[in-house]
Amino acid sequence: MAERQINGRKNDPQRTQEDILDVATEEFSTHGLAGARVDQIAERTRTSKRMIYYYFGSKEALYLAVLERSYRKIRTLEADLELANLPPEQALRTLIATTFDHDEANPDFVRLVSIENIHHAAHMLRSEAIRDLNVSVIQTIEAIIDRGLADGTFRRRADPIDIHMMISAFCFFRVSNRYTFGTIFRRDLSEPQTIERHRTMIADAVVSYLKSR
Amino acid sequence: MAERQINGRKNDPQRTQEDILDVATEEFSTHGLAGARVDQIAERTRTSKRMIYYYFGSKEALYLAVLERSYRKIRTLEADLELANLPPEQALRTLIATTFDHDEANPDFVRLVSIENIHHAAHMLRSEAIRDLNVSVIQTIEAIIDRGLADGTFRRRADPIDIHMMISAFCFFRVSNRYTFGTIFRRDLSEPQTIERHRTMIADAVVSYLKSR
DNA sequence: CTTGACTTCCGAACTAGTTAGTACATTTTT
DNA sequence: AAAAATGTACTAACTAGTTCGGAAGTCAAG
Repeated sequence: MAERQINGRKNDPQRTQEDILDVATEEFSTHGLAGARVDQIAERTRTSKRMIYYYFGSKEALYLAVLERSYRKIRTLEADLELANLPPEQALRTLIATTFDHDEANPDFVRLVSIENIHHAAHMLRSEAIRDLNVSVIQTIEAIIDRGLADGTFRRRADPIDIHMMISAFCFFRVSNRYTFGTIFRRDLSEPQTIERHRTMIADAVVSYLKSR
Repeated sequence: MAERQINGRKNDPQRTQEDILDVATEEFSTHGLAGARVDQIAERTRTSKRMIYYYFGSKEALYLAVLERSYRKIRTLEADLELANLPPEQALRTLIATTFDHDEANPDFVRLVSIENIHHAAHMLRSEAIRDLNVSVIQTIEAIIDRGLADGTFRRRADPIDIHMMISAFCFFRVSNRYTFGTIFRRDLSEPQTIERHRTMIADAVVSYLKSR
């Protein structure tokens, strides 16, 4: 399976599809579902519009494929954090930092989720793949809270989904609302200093919330 | 300026424009800038597409008008809270509750901001009206923190913009990500019970953060 | 290892339907 | 009468999706 002739076409369906998805991810995340143009996606691809329809069938189906792919990427990165061995507070801080870093590193994903919300999560609903997700993180948080309450680190029995929401909200908002927030307050949320400050801030806030009563 | 004939056309530019803006707000916030259809907006109006172009010139200009109007509405509602007389913690809790209630009551606004972020706040940048906004809330927060530090209620000297972001993030996310979050965790974020719990939760979290060190 | 038939993969040009925006005439108000 | 406001009908451009033809890979038989 080595290289072929230099000039002729080399069929590589795998790569072609990946290529399309890469470009489509960018286009959808910058222009939205309705705003993205199939022709524009095709042009930026090293293949043609014909291929987009050959492999994905329609614009919406392509969008769904992009969405699923983005979610799948996270699922793999998540998990395997080995938090059970850490003391509760440190485990929680590690989990929060991971969420924070993920959103910071994947603005495309954040934007796609925003777009999906504008569409009332209609496409997500049709995809079982995506629906059965993120549930593990809730169990992780619940376990941490339980351990913290047992050893006296925490004093408040909070709902793990609420805690997850609080963490997500902060991490997500920083990225999703970067532009309007930055414009209004003339603050660049992507400066390293700011990132670092926010990273500890959200962790401190959640920890102090759980410690208080 | 009393009533005119019952059947003939009555010119009412003021009302016509308001009518257009009302419908356009809904359409843009449900379908996005690219997804919204001028024809659809026109149809739902009690006037015609001709009038949309007569008064607003273009689809984008209409979108901008919608955006400015939404922001203006808040500015008026904000302010006048008379927080200076309340003790620091209570002042902060009142401010947070106000932000929370506003976002909860104005999903259209929240969605428009999300949409504007997808477009990198490009339209907002072109509108001075919107840019010079929300700055007052920062001064309000700063004053509360200062008073709290002075009288020993708070122990942490936090950046007021960061605090505002933390509050906004939570309140905004609940509304903006209602659909994806609800789908994944099978939780309806618009239930009265949930709303009430979250309302106190964000306040408790911010307060405990400022009290801790 | 060559042939050829079959399948998979791909390109260029086209189409049918949609959509933002307009021309022109008409009515209402001052 | 002049200006402001409105209705009807149209168009030029765009855009998702398709048609048709053909090249590249596969595999079995000779």
